[in-house]
Amino acid sequence: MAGRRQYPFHLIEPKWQAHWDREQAFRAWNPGEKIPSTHPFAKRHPNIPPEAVPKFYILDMFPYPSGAGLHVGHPEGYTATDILARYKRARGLHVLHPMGWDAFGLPAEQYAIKTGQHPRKTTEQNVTTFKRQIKSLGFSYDWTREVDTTDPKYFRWTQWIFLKLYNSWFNPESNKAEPIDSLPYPCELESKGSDSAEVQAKRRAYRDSKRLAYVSEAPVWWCEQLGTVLANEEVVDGKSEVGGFPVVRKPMRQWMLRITAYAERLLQDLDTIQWSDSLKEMQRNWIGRSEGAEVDFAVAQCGEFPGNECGVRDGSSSMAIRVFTTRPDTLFGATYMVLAPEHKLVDEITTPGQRAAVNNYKAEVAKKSDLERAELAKDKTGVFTGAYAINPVNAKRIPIWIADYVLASYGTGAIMAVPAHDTRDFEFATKFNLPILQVVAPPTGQDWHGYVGDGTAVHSSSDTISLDGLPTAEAKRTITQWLEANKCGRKTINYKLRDWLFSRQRYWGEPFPIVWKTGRDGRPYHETLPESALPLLPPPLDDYKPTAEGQPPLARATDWVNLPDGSVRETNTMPQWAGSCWYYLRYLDAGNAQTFCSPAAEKYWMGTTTPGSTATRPTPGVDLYVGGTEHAVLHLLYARFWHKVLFDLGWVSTGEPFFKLVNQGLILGEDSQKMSKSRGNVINPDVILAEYGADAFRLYEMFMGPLEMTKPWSTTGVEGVYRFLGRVWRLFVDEASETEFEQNCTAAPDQGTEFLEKIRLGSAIVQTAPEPAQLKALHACIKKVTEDLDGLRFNTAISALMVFINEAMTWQVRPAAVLREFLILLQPFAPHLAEELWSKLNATTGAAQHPLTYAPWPPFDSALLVEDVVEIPVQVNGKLRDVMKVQVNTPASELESLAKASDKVKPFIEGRTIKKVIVIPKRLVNIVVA
RNA sequence: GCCGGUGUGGCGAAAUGGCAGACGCACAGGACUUAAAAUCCUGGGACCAUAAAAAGUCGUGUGGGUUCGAGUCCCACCACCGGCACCA
Repeated sequence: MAGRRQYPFHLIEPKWQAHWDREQAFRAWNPGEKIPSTHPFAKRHPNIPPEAVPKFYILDMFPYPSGAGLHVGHPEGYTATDILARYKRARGLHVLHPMGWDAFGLPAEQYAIKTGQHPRKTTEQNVTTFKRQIKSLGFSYDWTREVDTTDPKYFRWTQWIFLKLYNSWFNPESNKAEPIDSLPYPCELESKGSDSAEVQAKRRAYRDSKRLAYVSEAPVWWCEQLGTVLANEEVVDGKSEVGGFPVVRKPMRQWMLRITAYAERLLQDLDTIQWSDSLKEMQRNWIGRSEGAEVDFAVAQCGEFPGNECGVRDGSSSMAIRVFTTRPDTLFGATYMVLAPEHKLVDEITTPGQRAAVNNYKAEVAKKSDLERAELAKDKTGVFTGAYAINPVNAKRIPIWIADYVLASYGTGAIMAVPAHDTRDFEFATKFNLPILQVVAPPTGQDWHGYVGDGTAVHSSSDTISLDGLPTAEAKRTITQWLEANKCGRKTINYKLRDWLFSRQRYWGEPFPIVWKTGRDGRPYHETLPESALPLLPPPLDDYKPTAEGQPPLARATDWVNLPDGSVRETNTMPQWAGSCWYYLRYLDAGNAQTFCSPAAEKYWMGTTTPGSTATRPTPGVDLYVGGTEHAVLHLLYARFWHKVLFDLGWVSTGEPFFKLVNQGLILGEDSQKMSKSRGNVINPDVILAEYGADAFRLYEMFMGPLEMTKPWSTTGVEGVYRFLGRVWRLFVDEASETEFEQNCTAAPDQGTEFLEKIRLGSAIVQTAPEPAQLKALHACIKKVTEDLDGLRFNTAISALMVFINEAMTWQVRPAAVLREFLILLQPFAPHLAEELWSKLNATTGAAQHPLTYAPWPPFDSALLVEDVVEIPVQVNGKLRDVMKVQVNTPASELESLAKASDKVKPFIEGRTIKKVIVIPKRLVNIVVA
């Protein structure tokens, strides 16, 4: 517990927060906007249009405003970006630093189901709390650009972007999205005069099958407790990411987004952006690209039907089974084949004798949840179908099995098993006594059983092809060419990435701008609402639960659902990720009612060039994005996907949204455990703020350690930086005022201004030329803070500020010019205290040219930092024996003789042969003796 | 199992291949005070030694290597954290 207040932060902080609000100090200006001459930006950049000033777009991951309020993890990233935003402003850049609310989401809806309170109400309350908390930290956001994903003025454009996706297809030839109208029909559907209803329906179906937003009937993850389906990315270990409820596979009609079309670009473009290796790796793994070949195996139904061999080769018959393999070079080693139990050919190929066993097995597998299936993975199970396949390379018959270690959802749902060179196949073959045939020789002569690495092909010859002797890479190429030439296979690239399941059975989300109609063939089809009908608002409801029939809650609003012309509205809503996919674009032009973002604003803030401007643009897109790792494969992948679609369609000017991205590390509790209510180790930011103030809180979160590291909270650590701020205060303020302060430190905030005015600067602060040592201390600090901020090393920057203050406290005379520059350095970190002292310094020693928030960052003079006298360590055989104080430019020869003459060195070299002497001027001397 | 990250005092940490431990916390001693709080000053890796010191030895997860010199570079391993995981 802190004792007496170190300084009246409780008066200073509200005062300056109100001041910044009043003057809209951190407002950023769009191209063409007229800046009032009174605005601090205009004072720093007089008579220059805003778009001529180089921009810096620094973005936080906007929070979901939960009922629990801000936790200490939020301000960690926000403080880092705020420090940089303030620093970049001081460096003369035009900074865009916005904040908003990712406010659609399940908690508000669940609360609504429980209490009947409309989620809008809950959301508004939570936003109010979050905004108050965030504002109390003194962040320099441009609040005129605040966005809220649940605001119809916002989600109107989320729906609009959905229409763009709906009305586009991915052209593999141009490798980009194009308007659906540009999609050519296959010849049989080409217009030939009067088109029948049937042809029209076929055309519609054809287009619908190519859209980036499409309807699918596939099995999806259904969560009973949440009453909704979930995307792959939202399912972790067979449970919902939110709440940890069980999920099951269930075939349902759902909206999907064709993110798989962008798999290659999402992967490739990672090379163009500056993200951490681990994050890029997570995205790479999620996309899961693997290169290999598809091979068609003909099915030979023998045994129980002898002679009935159907030697299908080209895959055109249903009786060929296509497998995917990354190791086509091991084709000769395929001794059996495995289908996923769900594979659609299983029933067709199963022989009567095996049917009972196969059906049993399938039923067993269906009972298992995916979690169980993964947990039991160690123990391989499966049954023989009775059928055989023909290996196309050597016409050998191999048995076809089904086993749940083969997944229906990956590749073709079928594999050729090469037990000699695949761990899983090896286990399976061992268990079921299937033949194991070596086809790769390990390079080092190790055991080939289960050897999965590269080597040399062996035992891989037939009448038409031989791979023997070829190294793995070459064998892959050769066999793939052979497969292609013989029309029984081809080179393929496979991805783990699945299309994005985009609909939810929820109330609190964006409704789809889609209606369903019935075609003349009696089948339902979908159409979009016109853009003019946006925003499409959700209907008011009293009951937010799904209907008894399992329909989404929106289906309860029958007036809303049923339209006069007989069509019905789509009742699913979009997932929470929709709003966060593009919020960084809305910030650019948040109030625009005509378009989601004006091209001029987009080009200025995101583009690489601006016509007619000399502004330099070091980076395209968002210059720096800071947030947690938890969104590695969710938000960050989805947003990149949407951005690429908008890029292809010409709405944005960069292929990637976030040029540089930094993940802040997790803050643990004081017990080094994850903060959680159950552990009782949660730190409430409001409590820390009341006790130590915002500046101390900000400073501590940055001083804890490197931004990206996981680190434990320490309240005594907060006291440390708080004491530092107290020393800064006392460096400036005179002792008489200190006494007065002690007597008044309980003053209420509304008396704050009056009280603060009574406090005077100390008499040691004078307008005088600084001593060389004082200048040196200042410039060392400027250098360190500047370099550390450029490298995002906030902790060491703060320690440099502490070093300066520790020294400055000893000065009897404190030159105003030195202190003024120090305040500019302090401002990004502790803006409130810096402002208060800056205003006092200006009142006493003459007004500064710029308000502190836009005061130019001081340059440092390296010449001032050169030492005249340096300490040179002297080592003997690398061990430190003495330290000599010498003139900095003492020549090497003299350093050597000085070192040898040292009393402390002599005992270690006397009587020994000096083999070598390493002398590095200004650095060290190392004497090597025998 | 695979991928990524991290291992340095009692704790958070710092160190372009060149004096390991800056800065801060906690701790101890002192000054101020009737006293406390606050503040200021001093000390501090371990071992050995001593009345006290100096000197010395060891020391950045472990074991090797490169180098005049390694926390830093290379090889092999161990532990912890995060992610992925029957992905053919």
